[in-house]
Amino acid sequence: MPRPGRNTYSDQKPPYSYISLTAMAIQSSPEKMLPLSEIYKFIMDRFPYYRENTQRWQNSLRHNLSFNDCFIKIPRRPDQPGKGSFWALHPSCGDMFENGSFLRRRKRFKVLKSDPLAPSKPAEAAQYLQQQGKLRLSALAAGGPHLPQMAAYSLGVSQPSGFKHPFAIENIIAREYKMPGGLAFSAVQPVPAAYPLPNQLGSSLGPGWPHVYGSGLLDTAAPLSMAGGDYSAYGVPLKPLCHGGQTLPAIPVPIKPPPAAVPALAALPAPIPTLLTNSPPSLSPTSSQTVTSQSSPATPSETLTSPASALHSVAVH
DNA sequence: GTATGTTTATCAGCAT
DNA sequence: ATGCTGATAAACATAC
Repeated sequence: MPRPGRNTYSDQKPPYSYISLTAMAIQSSPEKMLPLSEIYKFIMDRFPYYRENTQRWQNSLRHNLSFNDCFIKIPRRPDQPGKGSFWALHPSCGDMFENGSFLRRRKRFKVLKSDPLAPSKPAEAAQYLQQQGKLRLSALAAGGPHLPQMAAYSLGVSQPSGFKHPFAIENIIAREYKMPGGLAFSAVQPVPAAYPLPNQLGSSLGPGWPHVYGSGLLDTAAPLSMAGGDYSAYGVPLKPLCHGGQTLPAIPVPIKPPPAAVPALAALPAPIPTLLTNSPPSLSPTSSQTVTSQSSPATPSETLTSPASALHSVAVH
């Protein structure tokens, strides 16, 4: 009978695929994109297992980033020096884990080459991400302890069923989780298992989540209530997001850049007031994000027409 | 030189 | 049995 002590499991491999882990990291960032080094850092900070054999798993992770269409590369701007690009999630990669297991997707996300929009708009993708980042940072600056959640998901609140990005950490953790051994447990039902759910972690990050360490980002003052949609052990907002979301407002247009398309991005000015509007009108950041009014308001007229939901992507099997 | 990114190959496990 | 997905290894190219 394994004892759920921190040391007992701290080096145990988390029940998440590299795709899941990478998506968590990306989703946890205010701008929904991270450089490779930050993805590494995120994973190592939270999963002690990955503090060892770094060469091995980091190679795998890089492989996943390149190989899977659900990850898109966002070139750095000239004023963002550093190595490598930023990585983000494809807008339409929503339902890859709808089967409830984050070890194995039911379908592989694939972008159709025929997609007329996706590959040709790196600049828009970057603009969108930058704007999203600004919006979230504005929200963070304006709000209290719950703002991370608002910042991260305010785009979705206007969506009838609620924005559900299946890669949001809170979504990954909050939803019904299928244990690697086949044992399934529900997010609303605490189970004394090796991989407990956030609501049983409390603010202690104690014995309940052995393969995850708190990062200090977690606002422990916030109640860890699944129903309320608060915070997870990852230090990111917890909100019960359901799987299978098709419209993913916080995600940029995919860039599997045709070599010629990349340089255009480099010419982007740093602050960009333009927004990409994701398809449903209600998803417009200006309409759903109340905190956006105070800074750099984006006018609808400036909205680019590259709805993420219009992207022709498909989950192939 | 190192980090990053791409591609290919192989294998194991799971789903059908 | 077959196909798919994920993990891992490795070679190679490119950027910093």
